[in-house]
Amino acid sequence: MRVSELVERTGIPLATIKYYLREGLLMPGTATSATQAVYGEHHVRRLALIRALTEVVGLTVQKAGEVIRLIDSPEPDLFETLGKAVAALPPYLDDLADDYPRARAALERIGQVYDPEYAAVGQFERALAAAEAVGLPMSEERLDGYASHVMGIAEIDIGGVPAESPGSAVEYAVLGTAIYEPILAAMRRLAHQDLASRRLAAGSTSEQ
Amino acid sequence: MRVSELVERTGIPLATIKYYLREGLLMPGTATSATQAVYGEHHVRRLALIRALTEVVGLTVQKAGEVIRLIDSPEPDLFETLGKAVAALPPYLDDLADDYPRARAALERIGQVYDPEYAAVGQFERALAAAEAVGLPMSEERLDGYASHVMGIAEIDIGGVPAESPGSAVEYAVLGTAIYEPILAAMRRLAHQDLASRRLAAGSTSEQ
DNA sequence: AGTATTGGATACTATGACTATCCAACCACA
DNA sequence: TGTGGTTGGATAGTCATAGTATCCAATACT
Repeated sequence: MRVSELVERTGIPLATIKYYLREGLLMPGTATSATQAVYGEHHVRRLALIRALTEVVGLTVQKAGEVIRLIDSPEPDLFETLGKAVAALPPYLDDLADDYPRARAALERIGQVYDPEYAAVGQFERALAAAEAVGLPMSEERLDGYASHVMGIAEIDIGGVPAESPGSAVEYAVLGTAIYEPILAAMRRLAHQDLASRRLAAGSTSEQ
Repeated sequence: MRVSELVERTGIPLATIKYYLREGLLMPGTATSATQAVYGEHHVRRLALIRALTEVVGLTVQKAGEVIRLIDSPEPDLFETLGKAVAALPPYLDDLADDYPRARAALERIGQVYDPEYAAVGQFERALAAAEAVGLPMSEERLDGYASHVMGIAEIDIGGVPAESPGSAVEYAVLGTAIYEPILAAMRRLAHQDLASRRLAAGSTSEQ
């Protein structure tokens, strides 16, 4: 298909598609002449991915590009690739320290490896510090409770990774980490709503 | 204390503090004269909250203002206030529909109320649609697994809400929903890392 | 042949989040 | 009682991000 069709199919304006091409997020189509190129389903999916990462996950176009480059390059080291992908996820750290006291204490408590090199540790520290500064420090009970449920979720995630596949495992892991995050956030918000309404109903019933 | 001290204590530049004052995120200090006002710990905490909501949770200054106004106003309807607060959280919906097929199907399956009025439903739909478009549709197994763990997390959250307090319950619920979100995201990322490293270790051991 | 469609380059715009300047009124100390 | 440093309030300027819009020359379709 030609660009015009790509515009139709995705609803993304031509000027924006050109912008993504310039920024290296969208691969160029196969040129058939100096002023013509053909695009495929691949491009449609890629544009969906770009919009998902920017609009839903909340990445900048820049960071979305980093993630896309990771899943495009066939680097097979899942562990390291996942680390790089996480570094492209918000919240972004400006200056990285070599010690994250809150994160270390929490991770030691729940029995996970503490590696200050891993971006998520810095993000964890930042999130914990923010909660503390706001007057809602992370209690040990909450930490323990969260940890067991989060581990359960992570096991579902990891269980779904295609073990016998080279680059597709990387793609699945990287995208899965990012893409399911807003789903989990929405589900938690909905669960709050659900519990609040039940509690409200129970309360008003008992008060009558 | 005076502004200069507020600047010292928080590390936030004066110009920025003035900006937050203009935007209504920070309450003015008590004026002692036409060109002097005093600030308290209240203001220090508020500035920390603003930074937490914008930098860690990822809200725009505008949306952070909405959240802050909610916890400032002593509106006691927890249920409705929570709904408004969630609407201030990303991902932001531009056009809200009256039907969200994916969200409805998912919520019916896991036995929760489906109310298209509630912002989180729209956010859920958007996140589900994005996952689908990217080629990682939400399977029913994943949905069920996520749902039980998320409900467990939400119970921890709701359990901590001070039941016998008017406005503080609202503040706790609204901030708790927003502030613990990045913590949960970071914990999931860390759990992935943890599981990936264990699986990697197990794999390399068995292969030798 | 003539009109519409591209690729590629460049320039422009809109929004958000600050940042800087000014000024007039202080206030605190010498 | 000056006099320099500190405010509050208003206004203007900056910088980055994410597009939009224009142009042009080279095709492509009819």
